[in-house]
Amino acid sequence: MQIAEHPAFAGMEPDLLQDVQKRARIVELPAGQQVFRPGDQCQGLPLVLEGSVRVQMTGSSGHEIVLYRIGDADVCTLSIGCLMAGRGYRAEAIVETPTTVIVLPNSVFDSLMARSAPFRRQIMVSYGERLDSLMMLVEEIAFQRMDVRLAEWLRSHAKDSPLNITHQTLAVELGTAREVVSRLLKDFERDGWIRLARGRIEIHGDGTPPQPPPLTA
Amino acid sequence: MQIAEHPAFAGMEPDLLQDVQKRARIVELPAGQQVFRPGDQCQGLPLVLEGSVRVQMTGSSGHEIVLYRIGDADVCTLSIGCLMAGRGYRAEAIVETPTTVIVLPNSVFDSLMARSAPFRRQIMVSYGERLDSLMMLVEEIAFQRMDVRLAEWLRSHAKDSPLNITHQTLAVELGTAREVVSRLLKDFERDGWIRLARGRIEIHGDGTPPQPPPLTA
DNA sequence: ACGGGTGTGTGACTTAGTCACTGACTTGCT
DNA sequence: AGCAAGTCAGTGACTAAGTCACACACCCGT
Repeated sequence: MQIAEHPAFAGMEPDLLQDVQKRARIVELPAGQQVFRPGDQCQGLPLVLEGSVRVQMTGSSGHEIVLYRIGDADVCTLSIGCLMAGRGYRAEAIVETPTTVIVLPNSVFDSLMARSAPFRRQIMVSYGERLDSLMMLVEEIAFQRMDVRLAEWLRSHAKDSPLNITHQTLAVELGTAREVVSRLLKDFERDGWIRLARGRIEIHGDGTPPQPPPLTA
Repeated sequence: MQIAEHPAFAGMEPDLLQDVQKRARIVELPAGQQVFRPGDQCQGLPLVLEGSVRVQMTGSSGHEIVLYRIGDADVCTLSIGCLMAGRGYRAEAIVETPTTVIVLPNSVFDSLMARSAPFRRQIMVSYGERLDSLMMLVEEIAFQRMDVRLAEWLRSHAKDSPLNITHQTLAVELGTAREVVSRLLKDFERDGWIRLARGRIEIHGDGTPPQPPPLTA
């Protein structure tokens, strides 16, 4: 994806876009790299062109949970707050697939916010979506049963079926304990819609499966 | 609080401020009033001058949880997302104490974002703080024990000691079930640092209480 | 005084999280 | 090949939290 194709710049005035292309820094991030850690200061606003970055946080207890992902065409809204308030990040970000980002220096970001209505709008929309997704996450964690959440996670990843993932990783994904994941997966396997091996999960989820989720409502 | 004293307008250019004063609508909200409900469309950006509004959401299961509060000098960041993306709210807002808000029409908001750097900055800071608080909430719900959370809530409200609050309300506050709250409160009372009556809780929390919270770490 | 509405207390049971430990698979080294 | 260390998964026993069902106390109006 080219800079100009990032939705944050959609409909942007050509002279501003030129300015961006001159002053933005492009950064390539290899998979596995930690982009920022709790306490880090923010250097600029990253916009993802391609790739995927996982944002997670570690509780005081040492437990971790995945909060959300920043994917193709996304904006790292978290950075805006840090940039503006001048405080450090509270979460950490880890590159999952090789990622290309544009980093807008603070000054460029501010000038775009001042001069481009479409840019402004896009930034606010991204922010709203992030807020929304966190609210949904709160609701899910607070009220949804673990078996249902796990089953949904698996189903939403059924397309890359022989999943290479450990129970521990899955536990962080859902914010629970490894043992809980192991037990539920075992149940699912007994129900016959998944198959387990060390570090691998095969999903044979025939559409909406009638077996796994115990009456939700 | 006067319009000009709201921190969102701190350092704002006088002519812009005049514009705001001309075009902003001031609304008085009585306690108990529902400001918006899930699905409602957003009319403009509300800035709270004085008062307190509770934002909560109802899960698919019918359970409720308080997400955060908008208090004196706050901005309803949730509305920005709705305003920009044109979708409805996902949460609901209820006035807790009589509240005065300024409502900025979309056009005024946008013009301020374009023309005032301090305003822009304040809005982004508010947004960042809101994201932050939701992330903390996620962590708390996912990993903190209920007794600790309840004890902390009580301690943080110890100043208005004979609290008039029901267990049910407290349960929504923490996103749990009423029975859980009742049982924990009973334990606390047995430990001797609170005293219960119908719809009322007296707190005698002598500083950091040595009795109630069972080893956290 | 009575009766309905609203809060609260409790037991029994299910689900989730914690702790401690076993064993299996993987990799690399000798 | 054989072994050792590291990683991953399974499990039992126990505690914490959430659910369900129901009893009962308190409050207020008639």
